[in-house]
Amino acid sequence: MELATKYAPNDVEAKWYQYWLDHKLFSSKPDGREPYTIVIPPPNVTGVLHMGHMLNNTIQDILVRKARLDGKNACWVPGTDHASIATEAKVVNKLASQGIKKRDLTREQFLEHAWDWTHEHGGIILKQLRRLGASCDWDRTAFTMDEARSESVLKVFCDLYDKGLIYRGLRMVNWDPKAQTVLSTEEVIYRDEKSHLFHLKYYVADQDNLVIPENAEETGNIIHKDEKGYYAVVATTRPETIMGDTAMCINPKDPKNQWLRGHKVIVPLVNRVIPVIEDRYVDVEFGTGCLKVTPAHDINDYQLGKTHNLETIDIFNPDGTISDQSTLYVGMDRMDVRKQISKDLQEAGLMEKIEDYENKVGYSERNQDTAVEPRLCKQWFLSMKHFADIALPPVLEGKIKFYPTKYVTTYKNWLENIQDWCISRQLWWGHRIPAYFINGNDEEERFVVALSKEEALKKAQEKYGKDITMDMLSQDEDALDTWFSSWLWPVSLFDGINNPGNEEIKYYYPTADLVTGPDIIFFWVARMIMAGEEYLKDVPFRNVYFTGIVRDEIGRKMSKSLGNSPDPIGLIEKYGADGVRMGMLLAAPAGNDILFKEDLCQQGAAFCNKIWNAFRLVKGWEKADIAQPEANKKAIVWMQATIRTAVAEINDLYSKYRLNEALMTAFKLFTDEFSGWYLEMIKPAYQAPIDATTLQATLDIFEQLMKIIHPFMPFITEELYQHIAERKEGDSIMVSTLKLEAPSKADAELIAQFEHAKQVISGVRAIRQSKNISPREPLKLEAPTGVDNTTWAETIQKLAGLSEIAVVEKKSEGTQSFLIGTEEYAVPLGNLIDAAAEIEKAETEIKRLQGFMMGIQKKLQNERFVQNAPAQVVELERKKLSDAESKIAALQETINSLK
RNA sequence: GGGCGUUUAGCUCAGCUGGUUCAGAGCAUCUGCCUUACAAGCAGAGGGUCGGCGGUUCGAAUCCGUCAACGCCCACCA
Repeated sequence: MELATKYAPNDVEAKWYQYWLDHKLFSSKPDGREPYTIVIPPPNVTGVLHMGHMLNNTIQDILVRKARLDGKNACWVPGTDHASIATEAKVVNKLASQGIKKRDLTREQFLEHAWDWTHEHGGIILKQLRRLGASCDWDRTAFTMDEARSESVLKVFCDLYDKGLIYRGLRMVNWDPKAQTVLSTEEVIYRDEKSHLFHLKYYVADQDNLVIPENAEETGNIIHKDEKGYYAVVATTRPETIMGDTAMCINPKDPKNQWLRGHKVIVPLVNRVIPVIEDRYVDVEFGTGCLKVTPAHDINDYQLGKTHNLETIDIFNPDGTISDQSTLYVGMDRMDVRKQISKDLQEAGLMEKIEDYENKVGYSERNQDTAVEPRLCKQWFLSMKHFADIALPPVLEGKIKFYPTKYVTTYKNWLENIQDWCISRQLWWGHRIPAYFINGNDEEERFVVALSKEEALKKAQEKYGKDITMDMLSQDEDALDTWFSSWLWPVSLFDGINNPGNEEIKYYYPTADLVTGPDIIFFWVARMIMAGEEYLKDVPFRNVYFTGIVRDEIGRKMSKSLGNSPDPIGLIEKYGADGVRMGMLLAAPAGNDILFKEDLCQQGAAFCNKIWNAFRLVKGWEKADIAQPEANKKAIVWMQATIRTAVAEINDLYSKYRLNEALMTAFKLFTDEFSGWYLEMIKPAYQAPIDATTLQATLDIFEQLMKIIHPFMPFITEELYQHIAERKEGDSIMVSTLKLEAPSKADAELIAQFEHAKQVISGVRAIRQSKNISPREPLKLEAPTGVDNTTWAETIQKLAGLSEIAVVEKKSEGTQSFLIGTEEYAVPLGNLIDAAAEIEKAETEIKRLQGFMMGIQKKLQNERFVQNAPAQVVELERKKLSDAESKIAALQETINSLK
């Protein structure tokens, strides 16, 4: 078959992916082999592939394909996540664009729209992964809201409720006013923001009772007074919350504010009279030491409110507008109120001053333009203490290994300071909470938790009496946090909840490796460990490889708004999936962020072309029934030793997840050792045939190389694997294995020996280069005595273009020489030698060596060095010294002969 | 405010428990080659006081201290 001069990836990739699918080569079933399992971090079902996915899935695919070559039963389970809050937001937006409001729809109607949206956009990302070459077992594709997964989620909820780990409670939670749902603490991200610190005047209500002692100022009191009377100054970043103020708080030890003790103040504009309370919580140093207390809208104020029995006034509606609990600004948005109230306060003379200020504002992880509002409401929580206790040991004891290890500290810190997990969301898209209220969600809060309404009725009757009827039951409207389903992923994918102890869960669990980003270490990784330990009493995975973040070449995060994120599919079309995979990986040192440059894909594509052309060369040789030259025999033995050595190194790098280095090692093995040296060694003269033995050995070597490269570049390696020999239908590099012996001592010796030969060849080439001598012009080489100059002589002659290698006692006149260690090799060049230049070069080198020797001599003269350093080290220094001496002697001789 | 990490060639990174010329790799750069597999190539070359300072040691890129810059995570200071 004729091979094109240039490798064209697109056709090849489509062809082989289909072939793999047709022959079910990604499919895995439990058998006698060692399992190797990866579960995909499920991407958002309606998402599209971005560079982060590319990196993450390339790495997973490499690991999976490598496991197959190692003879393991590899199973990579794909799937998607329903991403409740993100998907619901998309659906709401889409409906809004059609003029439909969510609250005008029933739950069922809304879910119908959501499913339509899911079916329309769902799975695009999985199709895109195929372009990348991802070898997932597609028959296993799961969805966090499919039947088996949903059932698992609900069962787990009921189970944990029965165990007393899930409870319902009134708490200060994080509220996303846009999505109108609560968020867990992990879903809030804090950003530094330039804002203002407003200093507001709170006039003392009981001015008449205010008696200021004469020495008040001397004892440190700071008293504010104007024509309207005495007032306190409160610094706040959120003046719009004053409508919810129910106290002002000072530190009892604060000398500045002693004069306010026991009095009452008036909330500006609002004109509500509130008490001055005292609590050591207040920081004396901050602002004026006076804190306004808004129990409904600040977690700390809430605590103060509880301690001091304060009234709670919730001034916000769920959508962030002002509620009718407030007397002012009702119906206005909180952000607009902030601007307006600032103005109004100033006009009313109630603003002491406004300072610039920088503080942290919490935003919703999913709606990053929406500031989160602390809000008091009743939600479902998962008590985390127990889970922290079971999830910490496996990681600390190394049953689960993190790469890089630094994340162990992060993990530990989080678990040791864990807060209960708010698992309910005021959303419809998700798993509906299996709790049933009796007579609606009334004051009494009577409810039962059950898998079905029928079961709920039974439980309710047991708990609250026989007179409870089906009609009285109503299921909780809320859905569960998305992560409450993803945390079961490694278990639920093998149906370990619904069908405990089944064959698959026993075989595939625990999974081998998890590849994910460090940004979801708490959301997902930690919680999977909890669920795994809780339900299978075993870790969900053995290793977690945390990838970096994909950034652009100047280190910025890739984002839509910056427009610096390349389209992955576009890249694949341009460079081929193999090229892009290599490009990604080259930039991905283990555990670091990757700075992605499109050039890197070019490098990957170039490597494909290199492989392609090397194969064209081999395939173009004509086989002949002739004796195998000795030199070829040696070359083969050397190449095999080199491969064994490289593979050992590559395997070691795999075990450390240093995949970029493994790829680089494979790349150098192919480009330098195989193409640059081996092929040149055995390459027959122009149009001459090659002996059959060498050809076959070369094809075998080529096949091994394809297997080594296959995990990184699956497509081209499959293409060439199929060309190397006649293959049966269904055969594939994917079902082949690669098992090599460990490199031996003899291999190392052989390699070292040939390294020496390489140096001789390079030495001659360098002379050619400097003298501008064509590679085709034969040269003679004079080699020193006392070294092995015969083993590789034939190869050296061929690759250096030598007519002969003469072993000489003393080099002849008019040569240019080079040193390998202390051995001097010389090429007679006659009148081509520029004596003056050569002498100068030699003299410079002598000077350098003399300096080098001085340093060593100084060391050796230092008694403490000679006494304290190990004998070996001292010996080495002596050898360095004598080597330098003989080098100088050789150079001196060169100079003399040139003169 | 607490914790973690990083700093080595123009760029991205290796350099394990201090001692093999240890200062490396890939890319980029420069020079020369259209050598019959590949110019997406080949051959050759240049390039770093290992962030600063101090210490331990016979010996430090490597260990300790300190400072600086950058990055990340956590934390309820209005």
